[in-house]
Amino acid sequence: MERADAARNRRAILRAAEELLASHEVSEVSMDRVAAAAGVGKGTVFHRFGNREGLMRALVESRVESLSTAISSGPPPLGPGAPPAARLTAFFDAVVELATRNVKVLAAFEQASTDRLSSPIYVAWHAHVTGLIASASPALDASLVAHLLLGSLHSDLMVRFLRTGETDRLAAALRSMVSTLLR
Amino acid sequence: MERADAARNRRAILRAAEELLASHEVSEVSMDRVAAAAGVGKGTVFHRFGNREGLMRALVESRVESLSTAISSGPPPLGPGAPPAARLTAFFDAVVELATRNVKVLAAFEQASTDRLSSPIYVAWHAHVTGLIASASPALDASLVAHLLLGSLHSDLMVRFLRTGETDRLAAALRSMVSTLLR
DNA sequence: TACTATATGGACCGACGGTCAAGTTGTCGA
DNA sequence: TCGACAACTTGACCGTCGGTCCATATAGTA
Repeated sequence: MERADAARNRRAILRAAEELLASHEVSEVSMDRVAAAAGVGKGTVFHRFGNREGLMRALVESRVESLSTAISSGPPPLGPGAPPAARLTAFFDAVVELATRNVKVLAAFEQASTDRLSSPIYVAWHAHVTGLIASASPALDASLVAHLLLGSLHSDLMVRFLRTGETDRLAAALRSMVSTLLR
Repeated sequence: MERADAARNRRAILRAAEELLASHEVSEVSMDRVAAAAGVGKGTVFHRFGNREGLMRALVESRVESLSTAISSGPPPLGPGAPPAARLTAFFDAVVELATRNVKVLAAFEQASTDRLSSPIYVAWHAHVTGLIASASPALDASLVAHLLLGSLHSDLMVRFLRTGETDRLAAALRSMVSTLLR
């Protein structure tokens, strides 16, 4: 078990990191700064999260939690029950919206990550999308198409569309691509 | 004009960087190492290329040159003259092959780059693909679909498929997606 | 040959991610 | 209630990185 003070510090560190990311460029949010903002020694941050990638992953995971449960056990069309095509569009709508609200966190994670394709979240999402594509349109190389579609969540692209306020356009194009591909 | 000794050093630096990237992990190829391998002072490297991103961009550009001219003025189907769909598949075939042979260089550039979507090469390729999609299938959001398709060249994905020797599979899936989308 | 714009090299800089040994504190069984 | 021990905290410290700077050297020119 994690001691009470340890848990308190974990929360303080996550909150500090979020706030710093919200108000500064990703490259300006160093581990030292996070520690200082959390009112904690640098060593504590590394003790809790291992390294920069671990901290950023924890941040992403906390932002993504509710979507994950909605997918696996929530009501349709996001959750199980709806036809694959409907679940797919619902998923991409939700995920674009989520990414829009958390570009900075996403970017920080991508940048710190040595292999984002192996992160638990990416793996889970990829499996989800692959399964839906495969069952809706068996002729496609589902896994590969899933990689391509998930590529739209790259922080690079998100940042670009967010800057010009065109994130709806991204969602719309994704919808139309999904329906075209599955037809 | 660039002085003769300067030109010689430029070539030596580019060659050293290529060799180091071929034989080491991207993260192990520091600017110091490149300078040492080129038999040149560190200051010279920065004087020639500005910063790490500049060096890596120069490297990418040198590897990409022949494809660029083949696209703008070579014979069909890569060059002008063929129908858009054919040019598109030819382009992606060529670009996947190119990326396959240069993953390390690509990865190093991506990692060093602050905004890869603004790099001259990406901009040119994106414009090319956008134009072809728009003329083949006006109903699509051409620019956005182009971003998505070009996402397949991300070093992350390339590395993964290269490791398992499945780079043909990537090319094949890309071909089939292009034809499905343009239908 | 003499002059100058250009190029060179490596000591130096601040910042970064990460480590660690020494001190502190929550927790829990007696 | 009170030790005792494991878990936790801390910040000085480390090696490395990208990048700067300027005294020195040299290619090109007239």
